[in-house]
Amino acid sequence: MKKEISILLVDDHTLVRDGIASLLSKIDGISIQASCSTGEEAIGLAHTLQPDLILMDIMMNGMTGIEATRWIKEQNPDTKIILLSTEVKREFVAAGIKSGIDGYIPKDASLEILATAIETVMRGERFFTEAITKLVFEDFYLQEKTGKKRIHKVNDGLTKRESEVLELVAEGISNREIGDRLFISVKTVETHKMHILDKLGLKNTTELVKYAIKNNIISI
Amino acid sequence: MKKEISILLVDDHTLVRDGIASLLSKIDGISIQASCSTGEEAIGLAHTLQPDLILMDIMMNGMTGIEATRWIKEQNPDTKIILLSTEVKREFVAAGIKSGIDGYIPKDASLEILATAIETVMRGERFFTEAITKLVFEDFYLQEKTGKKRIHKVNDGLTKRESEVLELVAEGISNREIGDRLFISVKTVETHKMHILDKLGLKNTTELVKYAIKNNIISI
DNA sequence: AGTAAAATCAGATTTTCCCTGATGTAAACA
DNA sequence: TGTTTACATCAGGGAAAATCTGATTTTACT
Repeated sequence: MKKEISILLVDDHTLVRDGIASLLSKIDGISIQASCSTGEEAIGLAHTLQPDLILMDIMMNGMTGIEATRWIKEQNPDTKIILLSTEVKREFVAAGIKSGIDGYIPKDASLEILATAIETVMRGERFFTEAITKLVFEDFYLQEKTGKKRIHKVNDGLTKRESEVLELVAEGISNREIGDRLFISVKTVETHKMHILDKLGLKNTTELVKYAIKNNIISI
Repeated sequence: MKKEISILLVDDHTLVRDGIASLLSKIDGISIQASCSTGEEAIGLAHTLQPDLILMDIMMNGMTGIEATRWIKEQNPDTKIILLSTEVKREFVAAGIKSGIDGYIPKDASLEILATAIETVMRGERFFTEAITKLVFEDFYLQEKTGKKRIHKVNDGLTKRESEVLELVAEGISNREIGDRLFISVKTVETHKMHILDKLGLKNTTELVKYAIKNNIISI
């Protein structure tokens, strides 16, 4: 018989908190060590009780679950933290991942899912529900989609040479250095630059840099 | 007894292809309908045989698994496709997700994982191994990390005046104009600018613009 | 062969870069 | 209270870059 998993439950809605506690009691190998209703309390209890895992609501009065996570993870990196949320919002998930959570599940998840989540997280892995994974992957997808535009670059009416110069200028390389790299004189570089500004309707190098970033010609 | 899952196996290495087929034959409820060695063949077979699922290598001579996926998914959106790869590369995963794959697993995965993947995908869900999920989440995390800085702007050690100048410079306004706006001389503007470059460790205005964008001092 | 676009370079003026140095002023400190 | 420190202000001056105008050569296309 292996050691039970001690859990700290954090939610500012008593009914919800007790309800979840009741559900969890049905699962073998788990014991609710304590529960509280604020992030501040959670930080204190996490420190004194050293629970294996913390189940925490994300939206609470005062300190949010995310802020609390950051504090707790800083002091007790080994304590697993799963955030509970009424809704799957991009910002929450993102902030959660950033603050170091081990799992994130919506409150409408089944007990089975919760059990799986606890099990997974205690194994040292992360657990996210389908919906969240989908959200992150979709975001990844979109990021790629927009990011990939740097491959088949938009036709901005620039010639090949001008594009080369544009890129180097935007990188922050001096005209002389660009000339050296392209084996042309500074004057030629300057002329290309002028043409670029003309064609793109920009008025100086600063705007050119911004254009280059906006159009993914360079990365920041 | 439910219907068997028909699988098309695509890999240009015969040994690998036959090996995987042999492995899969051990799993109940699965039948290798056909196998081929190129993406082009795969497209044809997908069309004529209408397999439930396609297991395809990502790196093949000629058409890649990713390109083939795009074609197949266009004609047969219901056909599930799992890509097999020798390595987990960001570009591959990204391109794969973009082209509509249902799963992506490395070739060093166990038979259990492959079985789980097939099962998951046939349920209509996507399957990615831990390593891939981690990669995507980390990417997501990083994206957030750099993006979130816009909320609580970093203290860059600049004085109030320097911050004002930084903003105007990054907007693309000339030193003289900045001087006029702030009722100070061009020389003073230049001095502020120098101090900014020093403090931020930048070497010219171009880098300053990039810094300003990165730190959301200006928008593009 | 002829034309248009592209790539090259130069002259000249303004602007910026970058260094040194300097002054007034207000806050912090001993 | 005197001193230090940080901030904001300004200037000189040489080097580099920006900006504008113009011009020549090269390439591409019909």
